[in-house]
Amino acid sequence: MQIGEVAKTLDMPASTIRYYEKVGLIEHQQRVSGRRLFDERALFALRFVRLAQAAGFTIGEIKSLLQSHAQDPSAAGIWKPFAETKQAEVRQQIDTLQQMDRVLTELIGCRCSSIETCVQMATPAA
Amino acid sequence: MQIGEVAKTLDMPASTIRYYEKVGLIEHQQRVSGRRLFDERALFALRFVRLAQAAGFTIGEIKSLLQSHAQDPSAAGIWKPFAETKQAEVRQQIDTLQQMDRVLTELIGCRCSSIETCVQMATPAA
DNA sequence: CCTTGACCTAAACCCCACTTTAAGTGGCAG
DNA sequence: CTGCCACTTAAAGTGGGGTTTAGGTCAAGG
Repeated sequence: MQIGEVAKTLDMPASTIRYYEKVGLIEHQQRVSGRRLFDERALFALRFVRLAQAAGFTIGEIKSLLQSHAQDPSAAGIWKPFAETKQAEVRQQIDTLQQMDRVLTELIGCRCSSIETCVQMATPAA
Repeated sequence: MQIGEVAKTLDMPASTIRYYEKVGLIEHQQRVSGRRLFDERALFALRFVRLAQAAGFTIGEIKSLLQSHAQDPSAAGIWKPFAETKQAEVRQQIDTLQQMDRVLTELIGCRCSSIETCVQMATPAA
């Protein structure tokens, strides 16, 4: 399979796949007359990256995840320490956004006669 | 008040205040022997920017907000159309993060014997 | 007179995850 | 032989919100 077909199969731009190879998220693929050829293993790797991204991991974190996996391929719980940390971060972000949501609700319902008053009422700090 | 005191009062780096002036979030302040002098009005403007940021507005959006306000300073409901749009965005982001949270919960509880199985089970799409 | 400290400017740099661009190559169809 | 298409590369660009740096100015204090 060359890159165009992989891109279509996974619905992912070819440029992104090349980028992942360049930054080491997937292995350096074999070339045949200068073009990358991908096998099932490579498709798995790309799906893995997608899953990890859907879970909120950054490129750097995914690389760490892959290194752990390389060191101990048997571990089913490989995810756990990473995922628990990430989950705490994600929940923190949710809290922040919910705070924004409350501020927005206040602003939507604002009956202040001037925007100055309103800023004084709704000012979050300092 | 010069910039250092404003920075201390609002707990905001002086570089940020200069940046806000440069990009037009606050007015060009008067200079006295080359230095900016800030009055209450300017402090209000900075607090306004902070409130809008806490609500999730970008710099560009805050500029639009300020333009609307300049055109119709009496409008108390100036926030409304902006805030409603932004609230929809914020809620969309919350959904995305909650989806991540679910994926992470799945990964934390993962008992797959290989990471390959797990990717196949948890793959979000394609 | 000279230093010190707070300030000034323009411009470059940061992070992140890509995307875009420019210039080139390989193989196949007509 | 000529197009053309799908691919290749390195490098620059994007967006967001600043931060940092280099080099300069000004007023007051010792």
